Amino acid sequence: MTPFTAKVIAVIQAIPEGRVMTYGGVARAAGSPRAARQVVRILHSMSQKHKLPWHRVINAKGRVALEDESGSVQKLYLLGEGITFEADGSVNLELFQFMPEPEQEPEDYFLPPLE
DNA sequence: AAGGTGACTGTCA
DNA sequence: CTGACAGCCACCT
Repeated sequence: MTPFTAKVIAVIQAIPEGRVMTYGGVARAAGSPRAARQVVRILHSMSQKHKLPWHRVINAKGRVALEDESGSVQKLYLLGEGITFEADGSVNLELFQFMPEPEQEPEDYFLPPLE
């Protein structure tokens, strides 16, 4: 496991319940702004073993991945955490995106007030 | 070592 | 608004 991978995993595990992050957002928080696709790869291969809240990671358009398949379990998870979806099936990133400052370490992330 | 790949993203029409 | 395109980066073969 590379440092980058470890960082990404730490970031994802730090996403609080009821909030989401974009792939690019995770990449930025991990210190590699353009590595969104690598984040994808990590989720794809590590989500099982590391108990990652992968369902809290969505794309920049606010849509969940694989939403066409099997009714998208991901949406159900998110709904269960209080996240709401727009009429077009996307989540309001302005409202639910969790975007820590780049300087912060995952342990220092805090839960922004949700209003 | 070179080339392929992906649960992505920003830009432009 | 939607869709096509071309970068993108770290990892895998």
